Amino acid sequence: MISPDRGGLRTGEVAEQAGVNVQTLRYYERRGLLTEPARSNGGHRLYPPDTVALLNVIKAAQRLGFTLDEVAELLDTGRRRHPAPDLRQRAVEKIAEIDQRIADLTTIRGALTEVVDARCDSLTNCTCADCPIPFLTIGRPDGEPT
Amino acid sequence: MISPDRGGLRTGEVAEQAGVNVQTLRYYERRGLLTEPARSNGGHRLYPPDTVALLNVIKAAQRLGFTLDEVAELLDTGRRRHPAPDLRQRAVEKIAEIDQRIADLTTIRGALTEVVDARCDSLTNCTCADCPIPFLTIGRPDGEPT
DNA sequence: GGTAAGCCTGTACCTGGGTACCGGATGCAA
DNA sequence: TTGCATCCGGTACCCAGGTACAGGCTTACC
Repeated sequence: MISPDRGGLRTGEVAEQAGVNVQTLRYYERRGLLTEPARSNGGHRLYPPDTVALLNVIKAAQRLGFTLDEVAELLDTGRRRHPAPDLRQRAVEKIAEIDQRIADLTTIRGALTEVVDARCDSLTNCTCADCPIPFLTIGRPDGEPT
Repeated sequence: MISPDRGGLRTGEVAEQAGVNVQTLRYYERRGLLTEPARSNGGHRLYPPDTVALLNVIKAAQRLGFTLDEVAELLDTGRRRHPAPDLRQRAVEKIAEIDQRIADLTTIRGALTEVVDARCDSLTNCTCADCPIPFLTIGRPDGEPT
C-alpha cells in the first residue's frame, strides 16, 4: 500500500496521520502555525511529509500549556534562527504560571474542604453552625463585607 | 440620602451594590440564576433587597469553581427545599475535580522542568543532548510514537 | 467518461461568562 | 413640562480552540 507520489501529502492524509481534524489544518494555517503549503494544479494542498511531525510538536506544546499564539511565535523564532534562548525563557515563565494556578486551586480546595467539613447544606440558607459560606473571601477583588 | 421606596431596587442600584455589570443581571436572569423580578408600571425591573446578597453568594460559588449552571442548580434545589445533601455532595465532587487538575498541572510542570534542565533551544530543531521534546507523551490520547 | 470520494472557499456555530450597542420608552426632579 | 439619567428588549461581539455546513470543483479509479 505505497501511496502514489504526488509531490506531497493531501489534507486528509496529514489529518489522519496526525490525529487531527481536516478543518484544524486550515485553522492552523490561518493562525500562522502552518505555512501555506504547495498546491496541485487544481488547487488542492500538498503538504511536505514532515508536517505530521510538526503537528505532533504543536500538540506536545499545547499539552505543555502553551497557547496557539505562543506556539506560533516559538515556531516562528525557530524558523528565523534567532539566537533563541526563547524556548527556555518561555518554559520558565510557564512554570511560574503553572505554580500560580496550582496555588489558586489549592486555596479553593481549602475553602471547599471547609464547606464540606462544616456540613453546609445550602448556598443561601445554610443551617450549619459557623457556616463558612458568607466568609468566603477567596480572590475577592475588594475587601468589602458580604 | 435615603432612596425612595418604590417597592424594590432598580437594576442600576443592584448592579452597583453587588459590583456587577447591569447587563450581567439580565444575563443571570436568562440563565436562571435570578428569578424574574417584579416590574414597575412602565416595565422596569424592581428587585427584592436580598438580591444583592444573593449575587454575593453567586460570586462566592464561582470563586469556588462552580460553573453558572452548577450554581443555578444548587440555588434551585435550595429553593425547592430538597432534602439536599446536594451542596456537600457537589463540593466533594469539586474537590476531586480540583485534585485532578492539580495532578495534571504537576505533570506538565515536570515536563517543562525537563525542557528547561535539558537546555532545549527549539521546538522543532532542538540541538540539546537527550532532548525530551520528542518524547513528551503527557496526556497523549494514544501511545503512538512521535 | 462516469462516478464517488475528497478537497476547495467562505461562513456560521459551539462552549462559558459575560460585554457593548441600538433605538426607543420610563422615571424622576426642577 | 421639560430634560436628562436610566432602563427596556434584541442583537452582536469578545476570548480560545476549534467544528460544521453549503455549494461547487478536483482527483482517482474502473
